[in-house]
Amino acid sequence: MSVKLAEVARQAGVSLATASRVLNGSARTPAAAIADRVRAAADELGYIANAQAQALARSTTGLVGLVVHDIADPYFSAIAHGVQESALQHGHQVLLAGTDIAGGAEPERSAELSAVNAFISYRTDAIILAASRLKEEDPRLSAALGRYIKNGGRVVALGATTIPGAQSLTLPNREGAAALARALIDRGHARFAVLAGPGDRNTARRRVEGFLDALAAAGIDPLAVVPGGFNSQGGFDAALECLDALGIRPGGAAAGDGGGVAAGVCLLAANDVMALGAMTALRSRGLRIPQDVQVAGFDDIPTLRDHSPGLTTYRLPLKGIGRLAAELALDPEHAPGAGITGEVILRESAGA
Amino acid sequence: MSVKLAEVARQAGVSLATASRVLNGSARTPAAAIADRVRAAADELGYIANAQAQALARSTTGLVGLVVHDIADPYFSAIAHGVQESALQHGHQVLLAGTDIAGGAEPERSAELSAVNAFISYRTDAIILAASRLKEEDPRLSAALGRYIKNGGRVVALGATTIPGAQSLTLPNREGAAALARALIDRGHARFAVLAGPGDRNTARRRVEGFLDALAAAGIDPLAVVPGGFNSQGGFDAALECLDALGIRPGGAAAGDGGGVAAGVCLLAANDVMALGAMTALRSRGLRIPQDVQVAGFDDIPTLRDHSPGLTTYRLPLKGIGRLAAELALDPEHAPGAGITGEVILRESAGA
DNA sequence: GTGAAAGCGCTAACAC
DNA sequence: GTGTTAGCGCTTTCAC
Repeated sequence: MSVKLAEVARQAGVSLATASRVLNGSARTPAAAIADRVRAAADELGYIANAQAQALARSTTGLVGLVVHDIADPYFSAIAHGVQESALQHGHQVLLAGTDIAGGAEPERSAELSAVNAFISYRTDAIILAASRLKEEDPRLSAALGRYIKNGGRVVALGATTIPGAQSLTLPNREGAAALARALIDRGHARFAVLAGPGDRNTARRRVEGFLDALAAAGIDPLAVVPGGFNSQGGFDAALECLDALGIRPGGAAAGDGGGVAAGVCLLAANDVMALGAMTALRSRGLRIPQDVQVAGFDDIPTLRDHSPGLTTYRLPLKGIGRLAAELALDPEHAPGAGITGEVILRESAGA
Repeated sequence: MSVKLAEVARQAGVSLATASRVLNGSARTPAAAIADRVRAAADELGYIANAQAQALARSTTGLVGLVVHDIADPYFSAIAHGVQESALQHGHQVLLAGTDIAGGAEPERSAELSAVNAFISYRTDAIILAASRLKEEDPRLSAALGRYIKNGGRVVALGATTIPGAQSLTLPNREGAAALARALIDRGHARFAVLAGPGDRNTARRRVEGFLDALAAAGIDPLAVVPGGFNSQGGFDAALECLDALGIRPGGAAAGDGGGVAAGVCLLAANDVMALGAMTALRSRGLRIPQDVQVAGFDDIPTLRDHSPGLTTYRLPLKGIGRLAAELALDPEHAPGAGITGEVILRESAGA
C-alpha cells in the first residue's frame, strides 16, 4: 500500500540495488548525480523504508526491548528515560513492556516471560531486564533467553542474574543501604525499623540486608522488619503495621522520653516510593516528621525534588543506569565499565 | 540463526503451511493429531515465530507507537501505563518514543516528527500522539501522518488536531480549568495568579483559557499570568517570578491584611507538576501553604497521593485516557464514546 | 559504479 | 484437511 523502494528506483531510473544503496547506506557508494536523483525521487514520493522488510533482509531489527515492572513508578520511568536516550543515539527504537499488567488470563508471575517472548518474537537486537530479579529465575525465562543469546541477542539485567550469557549491571543496593544506615547511625540515630518490601525481589532483599548489616555492625537490633508491597501503598501499610507493633502514637515516642532526634524511631524503607507512602501513613496518624518519627528511602527518584520534608535517601543515578544498560546492550565493544555508584543524601526527613 | 517454521514442519513431518496453520492460527484448522505433533515439535525446538516475517507477510505488525513528551513525567507515564494495558489486551506491543530527547543533531522541535517517521517505518498498526499538540501542527508531520493514514494506519491524538484523518481524544482542559477556578471562587478565593506553562502547547493554553474564563465570569482580574516550562522547574521559576512581581513575602500577604484564606493569593498552575514545583518555590521563600499562598494544579497525577499538603487539582483519568486512546487506535469498531470527564478535587493546598 | 537475482521467514491463495 | 507456491519489501552477493 505504502510507496516502496521499487517505485523510487523506477522513478529515478535506476535499479533496486542502487536505490537501496543510496537510501539505506552500504559499502558501495553510488555516484553523486545518481544519488541525488534517487533521493529526489524518494522525497517526492514520500518514501519511508519498511523496517520490517529491512529487518528480515539484514537480520537485525534496530529494536531494543525494555521490560520494567510498572512504568508509572518513578524509579522505572527514570530508567526508561535513560534507556530511550541511549537507544536513540544508537539508532534504535524501544519496545516497552510492564510486568505489572494483567496479561490476559496469565498470572502476573509470568508477565516477564511473556514480555520477553514477545521481544524475542520481534527479534529485538537486545533485551533489557529492568524489573527486579527474583530470588530464583524462572527456568523458562532462562531457557528462552539462553536461546536468544545463543542466536546473537544481547541481554542485560539490572542486578545479578543467573541467566546464562546475560550481562548484569549490578547496583550498589546492599552497600548503599549499609552506607545510608551507617550515616544515620553516625548522626545519632539508634532506633530503627525496616520497611522491607517484597521478600522475593532481590532488589528489596539486598537493601534490607544492607540495612541490617550496618545495624548489626553497630550493635543495634532493628525494632521491627516488616515486609510489604514495593509501592506507595505497601509503604503505607507497612508503616502502619510498624507503628502499631511498636506502640508509637502522637504525643510521645514509644520510649516516652520525648525530645531529640534519637528519641524517635527511624523508618528505613526499601525504596523511596515506599518511604513516601510511609510518610503519608505517619501523617495520617498525626505523627510529625522528623520530630516524632524519621524516615529514609532509597533511589532518590527525581520527583523527590518537590517533596517536603525532603526525604533522606541513597541516590542512584537512575537515568544514567538506564543509559548504561542500553549502552551495554547496544554497543558490543562497550568496556565492562566502572560500575554504578551512588551516594547518601541526607535531608530533613531524618533530621538533616 | 534462530529456529524457523520450516524446521518445525520438517520435525513434525508436515508441510510449512500446516505448521503455520496450527502455530499461528488460521481459518483452516488442521486435525488434532497433526496439530499436537506440530506443537510438540515447536516446543521441543523452542520455536518462536519471527514477528518481522509475519508482519511482512500479513501486512500488519502488531505494534502500536506511542509518543509522549517525557516518560519520566508522571502525567505521561500514567497515560503510557494505560496504553500498555490496552495494547496488551489487543495483542499488541508498544513502541515508545519521547520528544524530550536530544535526537542526534536535530532540534527538539522535530523530535515528534522523527519518532513518527520511525514508527511509520516499522509500520506500526497505529500511532498514539500523547504529547500536547502545538498551536500549529508541523506540516511535515501532517503530511507524513496523512500518508500513513491513507495507507491504513490509525492515528489518535490527545487533544484536538488538524492532522487529516486522525482521531482526536479531546480532554476537558478548558472546561476543567474553568470548573476548578469556579470552585475556588465559590469557596471565597478572590486573588489569583496563573502559572501558565508554554504558550505554544495547546494543553497549557486551553487550561489557562479555562482559568481566565472563570475569573472573567466572576469579574475577577488575574493578578498575573506568567508563562513557564511545563515541568517542575518551570513551575518553580514561574512561582518565584510571580512572588516578586506581586511583592509577596513571608510574614504578610501582599495585601497586608493577614489571616483568612482570601487574604492570600491562589496560584493556578497549568498542571500538577508545575504546581508542585511552585510549592517548592513557596517553601524556599518561607511561605506557608495554604496559610500564606494557595496553590492548585491540574491532572491529579497518581504521585499526588503522597504529597503534603494535598494539592487541589482537577482530576483527569490519566490511565483511562491512555487505555481509551489505545482502544480507539486498535479497535476499528470502537464507538466514538462519551468522551473524557474529570472532576474538581479540593485538597489542603487551597485550603480545603 | 551499477544491475540481476537469490534469499530473509512467513502467510495465503490456490490446487489436490 | 494438507501441500505447493508465489509473494511481502528489502539487502546483498555476484556478475558486468
